[in-house]
Amino acid sequence: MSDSDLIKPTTSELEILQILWEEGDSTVREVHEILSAKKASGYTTTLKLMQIMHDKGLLHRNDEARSHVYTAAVKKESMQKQAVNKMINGMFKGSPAKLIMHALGNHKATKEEIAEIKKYLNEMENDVAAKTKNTSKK
Amino acid sequence: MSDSDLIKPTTSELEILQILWEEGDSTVREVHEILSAKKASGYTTTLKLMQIMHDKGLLHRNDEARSHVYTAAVKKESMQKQAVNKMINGMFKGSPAKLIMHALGNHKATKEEIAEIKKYLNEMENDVAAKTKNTSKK
DNA sequence: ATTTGGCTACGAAATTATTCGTACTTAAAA
DNA sequence: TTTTAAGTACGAATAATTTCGTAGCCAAAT
Repeated sequence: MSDSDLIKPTTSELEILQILWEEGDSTVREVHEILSAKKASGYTTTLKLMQIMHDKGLLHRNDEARSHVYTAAVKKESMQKQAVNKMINGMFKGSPAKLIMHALGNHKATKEEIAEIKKYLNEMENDVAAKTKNTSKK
Repeated sequence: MSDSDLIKPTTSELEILQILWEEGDSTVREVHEILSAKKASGYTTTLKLMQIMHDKGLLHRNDEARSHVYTAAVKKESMQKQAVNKMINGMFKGSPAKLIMHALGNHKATKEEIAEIKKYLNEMENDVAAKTKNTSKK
């Protein structure tokens, strides 16, 4: 559980994962289309990257059809978790609150989002309170 | 204001910046001591890295004394901002709320922190409400 | 005065990540 | 049937990052 043994996608790999998470299973062509809208790059570059990712176990693929269909083999949530943890442990030295302030400061949340967060905070507060008063697991 | 023109420290560079932010101005030796507690590496590696960072303008240095004293030339806050933005735009596709949920889910905040966040949320709510009702800038 | 140890500078090797050209295959269009 | 277009595979060039050895300098210890 150290951290170093988790799969670490490179920057380019992450871009591809994001597309797959967003679009669902896709061919290289489809991924490349989206990718090249943002930045110029050759088709075989994307192809090679996805092949490497497949070798690494970052992607699954179905090669029954002529153009193979790729799928993200890692869950978006676990990558998000990894990324958030890294930031909290690194830049924000263990303080989730600081990170949250920054997140809120930069991108204003909508009223609905604020409400949602508050609700979550209340639940947590109860949790913490309960843990403080007694140690029963349930 | 694009993003691509901001200074982007590499992973190793960020580790060094973090040490300098935490410890304040330091010599290469001091930084290396802390760094090598976590991972093995040669002294000249750290030295070279810090020299490169100085060239790039990431660090300032005072070379009056025999062992030079380095200072982070970029503000921790602006790097944090950059990092948080990148995550919100990348992994969390524009939703600060999602990021916050993850942050809270992974690292439990203390009662005090929760209170602090709530306070902040209330302020924001007022802001948003105000903006909705009228458009006055001040 | 000499040696020793800690320091900087810097070239260059090693490693990692990214990019692309070329060969080959095959389905579909002509 | 021949040509063309779209695919894959994969070696290898390039770029970016990280690592380290070696040379030289100087202050302090011997």
